[in-house]
Amino acid sequence: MEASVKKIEKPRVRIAPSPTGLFHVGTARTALFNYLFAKKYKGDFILRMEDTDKERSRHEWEKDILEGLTWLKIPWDEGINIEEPEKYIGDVGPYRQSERTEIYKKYIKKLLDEEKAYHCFCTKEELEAHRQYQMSIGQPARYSGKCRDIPSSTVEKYLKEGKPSVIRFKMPEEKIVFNDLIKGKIEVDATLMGDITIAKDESWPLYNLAVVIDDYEMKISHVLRGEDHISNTPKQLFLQKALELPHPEYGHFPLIMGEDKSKLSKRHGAVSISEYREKGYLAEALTNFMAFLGWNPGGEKEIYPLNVLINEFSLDRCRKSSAMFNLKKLDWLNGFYIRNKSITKITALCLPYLIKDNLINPIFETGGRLAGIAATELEETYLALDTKEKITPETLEKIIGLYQERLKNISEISELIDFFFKNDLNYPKEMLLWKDMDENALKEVLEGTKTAITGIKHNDWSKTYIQDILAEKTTEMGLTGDRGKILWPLRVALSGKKTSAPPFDIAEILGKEKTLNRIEQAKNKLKL
RNA sequence: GGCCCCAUCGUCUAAUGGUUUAGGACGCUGGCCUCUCACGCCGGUAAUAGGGGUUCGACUCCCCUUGGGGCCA
Repeated sequence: MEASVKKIEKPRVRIAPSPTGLFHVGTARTALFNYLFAKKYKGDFILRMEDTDKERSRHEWEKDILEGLTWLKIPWDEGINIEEPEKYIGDVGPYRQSERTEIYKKYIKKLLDEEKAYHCFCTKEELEAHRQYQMSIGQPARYSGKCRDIPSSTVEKYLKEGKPSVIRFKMPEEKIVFNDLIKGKIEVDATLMGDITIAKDESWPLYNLAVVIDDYEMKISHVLRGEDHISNTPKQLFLQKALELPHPEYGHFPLIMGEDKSKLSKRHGAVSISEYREKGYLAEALTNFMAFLGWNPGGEKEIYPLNVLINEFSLDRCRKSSAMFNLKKLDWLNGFYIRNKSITKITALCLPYLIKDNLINPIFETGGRLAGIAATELEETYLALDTKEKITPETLEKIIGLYQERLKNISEISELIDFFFKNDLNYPKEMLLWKDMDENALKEVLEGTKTAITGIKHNDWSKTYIQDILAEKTTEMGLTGDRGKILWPLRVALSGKKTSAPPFDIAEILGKEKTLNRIEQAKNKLKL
């Protein structure tokens, strides 16, 4: 084992997303790892917006990224101020590339002045034809170097004429080796790369150059990014050399794959953080899950909240191979986190979904609530839209409490508990039948149940009491040994569903009157 | 097509040359609990891609093949 482990002190790392789409899970995972790395070693996590592609960049996507990070509880030390997006936190210049052109100019000029870069006037057609030719004879597709030696007077002339051009970098003809923090030694032959384009003009750098300049200006110590950037690294190293800049350490994480083992993308389904958020996944579950995609602490524990992650994280426990996004495991983790949260918090998280699905509404309109799906405060009374009944937060907590351990994600809550807020339950009468029970037997059971429940005093109304009374009734009716004969019809009568929480629990919350009403409703479905 | 990266159960992974009949988790599955669903508990299924080396000994190191992925447009 080579012991080339440098001591890491106060690193400065960054995430540099392009606001050209919703905040992607892969980007989020890279952000997470960078954040964990920074915090583990008491360093800084910087957010830089790579928005130079004016065609594809949108403010709403930038917002989605900022909100996503915030929701995941991955705060940045420097970058855009989410409260006032036109302002920045940090002092190394603007954190949007689109506002950094003044900074880039001098570097491009330096490369041009020192003849390490040159103007290229080749047309797209020429380049494409050349590329096709090279590929056809099994050569790597790279620029021929045709414009390398155009005399400066000619270049001047062309530029004055307005002839379209780009700026190319004179790639050195040599091999380069770098030590990747995750993959180990990586060796690349620059001869095969050709002279890459580094800028559109004197003030508009392209990706690789902009990154090199920004990483330097922002004093980035470690560049930790996805594996899809490995081939950019040697280019950036050469650029740094030409600019006489120090280079940061590099580490490349394996990519996250979809079901078909190709890079996770939209066609695999939900790939953005906001989609998972809307579906009712908890931020804790998502970060725990993402952290375990390509990394693990080595033990047999599976539950790692963010603060523990920070302590445990290390680059040398990152895997080299890519990991498939396993939705089932996310579901399991999410259920686990849901079960372990306080009922008050879960209720608050469920609330926006109940409102959105038109089951309840706050009686005192506060605005805001309808729009957001963020956790809201429980402090008011709610109105069941169908029954026009008032629902207190305490009741809501009781109802949701019955389903907490049944939830895989928060958005499922509405369809699980809708019957608490409705007058009429729509279910076919056959659903009331337990096993081979016929309608006569069913009617008898419902009547028996009704009688038993009618006899319960209001003061005694509790699930254990109801349970006891119904146990007595079961014996009385000679149904011992198959409680289902009484309980199944009762469940369906009360909930209108085949699966639900135990009928005693439902009855307790519904109250005596409604419970009896629903049994009556069930009886009325029978024609007997 | 060229270059680069990667390879343990279906999936996420542990085992960093001997403590291994390859461990855990998710999934799937049998059972318990049970009126249903879920939770919980107990059990089962299932992997070192193939071939060569190195070594007393290889999942672990080297080479080749195969397979997968990424980047170049």
